[in-house]
Amino acid sequence: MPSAVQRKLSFKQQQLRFREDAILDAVNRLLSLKGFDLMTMDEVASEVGISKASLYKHFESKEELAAASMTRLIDDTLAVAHDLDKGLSPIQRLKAVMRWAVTTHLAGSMPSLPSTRSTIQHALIGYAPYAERVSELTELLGGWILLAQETRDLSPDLPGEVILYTIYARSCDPVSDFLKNGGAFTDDEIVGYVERTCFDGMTGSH
Amino acid sequence: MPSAVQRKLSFKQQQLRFREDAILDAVNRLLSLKGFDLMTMDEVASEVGISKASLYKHFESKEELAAASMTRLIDDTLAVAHDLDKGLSPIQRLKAVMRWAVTTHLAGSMPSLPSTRSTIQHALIGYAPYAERVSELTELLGGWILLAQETRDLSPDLPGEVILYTIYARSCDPVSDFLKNGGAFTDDEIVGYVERTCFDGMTGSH
DNA sequence: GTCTATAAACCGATAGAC
DNA sequence: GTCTATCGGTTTATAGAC
Repeated sequence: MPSAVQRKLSFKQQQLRFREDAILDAVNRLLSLKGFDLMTMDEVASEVGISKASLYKHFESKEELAAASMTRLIDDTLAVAHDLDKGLSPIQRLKAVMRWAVTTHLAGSMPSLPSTRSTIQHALIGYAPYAERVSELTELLGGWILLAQETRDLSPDLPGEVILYTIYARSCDPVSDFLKNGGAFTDDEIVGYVERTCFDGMTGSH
Repeated sequence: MPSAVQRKLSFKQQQLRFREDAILDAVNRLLSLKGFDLMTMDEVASEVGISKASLYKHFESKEELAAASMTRLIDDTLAVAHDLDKGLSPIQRLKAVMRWAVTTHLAGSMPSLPSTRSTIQHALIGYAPYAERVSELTELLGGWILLAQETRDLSPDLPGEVILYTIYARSCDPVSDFLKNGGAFTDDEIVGYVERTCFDGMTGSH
């Protein structure tokens, strides 16, 4: 009997989780498309097919909603990073994660990096689950960067922060958007160019 | 007598020009600080020390105001580009212009690149003076890129658009903001890191 | 041209019925 | 938990006096 009750509760919770996932999907898409400031709660609600009041039953503010969406996005990134082929070297892992991010960005599901100037940045750093995942990801990538510097796959005389921030920034660069908008290249080509210019620069004749 | 009248008109026009320059200074700073969407006309007016209604006597909409500010910014960039030492090679010119842009960005007077997603982007492309200056700058930098590719200072197998967009994007990158926020580096060091990672990448041991 | 005052629209968040 | 309806605040833009 307790198990039957629990199954019922679990089912309701599953429904709840499913709906909240659908909400976060919409938020993720709208965040990528227009950013935090231009995304309205009315839009989110109508995209999901519920009313705005119902939306506020799930998330108590616009900031928390965006933070939950960003947190899930970093969770996805962590999952991708952990599922990489065990045989890959640190530099190959870094490049693989970046390729996934740029590809996701081109597909419209990777919001631009919230700059220091952004409204949402202050809300994000005060949101514990987000800060926690960010430092987890930073630790993972930071370790790979150190290893890649030891093997000279990355310049040892470049501060780790510079490399890390550059990878973060170029993963949701506007460059890929502009190139896609130009229409002259396929998504794969764009991802390749962004990866190559990020890691190898633009000098030399290769 | 006509000259006296003309002088008086010219003086009034000078006053007008001076005030509009002060307005554009404020817009430029606010645009860098918070971006188009979060910048309000009330803020601009109070920063300049005039009322909002007066502001609308000078610029007929928020979009036109932002477009005028961005146009002046590109004019400044063109001036910097034309005033470079005649002895510099194309690649050195590209790097010099980029260093100026990043330095200006760190000083809070270089707005982030309006992405394809942005609200203001649509207003900008419909504003002829802006589009004109952008294509002028693109032509100038594009010529340098071609020359630098011929001398193998830039990779010849990289499309010009990829190089141009990368330089544009990295000139108002959030990376410099993050590094400045960290407080571990001077502005000059930050500019150096951004320039180096942009042109030479992060691989190799140098 | 400058001001005060206000119109018109939009948005985040909530009340209250079901 | 879902809805409709609305509040309170903010923002762009304008009217009208001086």
